[in-house]
Amino acid sequence: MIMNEFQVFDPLKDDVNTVPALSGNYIFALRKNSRLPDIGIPVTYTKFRDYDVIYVGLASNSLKDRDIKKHFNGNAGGSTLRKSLGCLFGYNLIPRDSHYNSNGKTKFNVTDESKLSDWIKTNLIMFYYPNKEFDSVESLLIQALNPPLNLDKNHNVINSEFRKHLTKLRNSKPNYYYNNTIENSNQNNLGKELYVKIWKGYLPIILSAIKCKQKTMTLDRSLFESAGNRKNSGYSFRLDIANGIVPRKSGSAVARDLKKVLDKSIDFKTLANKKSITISLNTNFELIVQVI
DNA sequence: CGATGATCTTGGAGAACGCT
DNA sequence: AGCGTTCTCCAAGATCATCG
Repeated sequence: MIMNEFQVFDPLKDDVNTVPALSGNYIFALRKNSRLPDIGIPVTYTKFRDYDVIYVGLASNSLKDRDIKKHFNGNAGGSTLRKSLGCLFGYNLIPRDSHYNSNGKTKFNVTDESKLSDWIKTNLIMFYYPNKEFDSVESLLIQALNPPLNLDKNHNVINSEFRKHLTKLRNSKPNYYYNNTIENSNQNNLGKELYVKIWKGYLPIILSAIKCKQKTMTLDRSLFESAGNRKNSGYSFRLDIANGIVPRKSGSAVARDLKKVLDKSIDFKTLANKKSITISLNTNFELIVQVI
């Protein structure tokens, strides 16, 4: 069983260099007699080797370098764990750097970050497991351990109220000088163009549909569903293309990946020149191509 | 060259929108 | 009103840049 593979790392005793610079997963838990700051909402913990788990994560490159060190020392702008803990402590978020308006990243002041580092060292203990299947292992860990500080991918009913409140705390805007528009702060991460391959396969048909001016075709939904997981948000989109310029749809990975394929196709550029083309995919996986 | 810091990217959830 | 579509926001790093 996977759970047996984890090694312990005690920040008070162990050298960071004992953690390998390999990909893998890690678990943060409270030491005995330690507890998370009380925000008035009870938290239910799941134990891992008799310790209450608070957070699990993955390191796709190096457990030691990028991720662990960031959690124990960096700042909240690079560590989800630090940011969540600081918010629970009631520290004020401030812009992480001069690009706050575009990246939306936040951290705490030097004093608070330092207090946080001390608290983490004395109250938390970590377990790590170097492996290559970190994505699926992470899902397993979240399911099995229901860590209260894991917000993404955590749909457990237990602690949902706590997580909702934590999300709110994390999203409180810095009240400093940055009250001028905080729009377009699209910062985020992960992923590998899940749908590009599929669209490459469909490109010839799409091109011929454009030549026909109007065509509807049903795509293989299983291709999309096995590539990504959009059970709730769906796969549908609509792209209005003018003069070969394909708009970027920030909310739809499916549409974004089609844009990538179209943008790379010289044949498409030639065909789309001086035309208005609409490509849409509905929930029945019918791809509708229209040329005006 | 490794550590640290700054910037960029992706997929997903759910709210808002808008058509019939 | 209902439901499909689009928009907005967010989690969680990945990657690029810089510094000692």
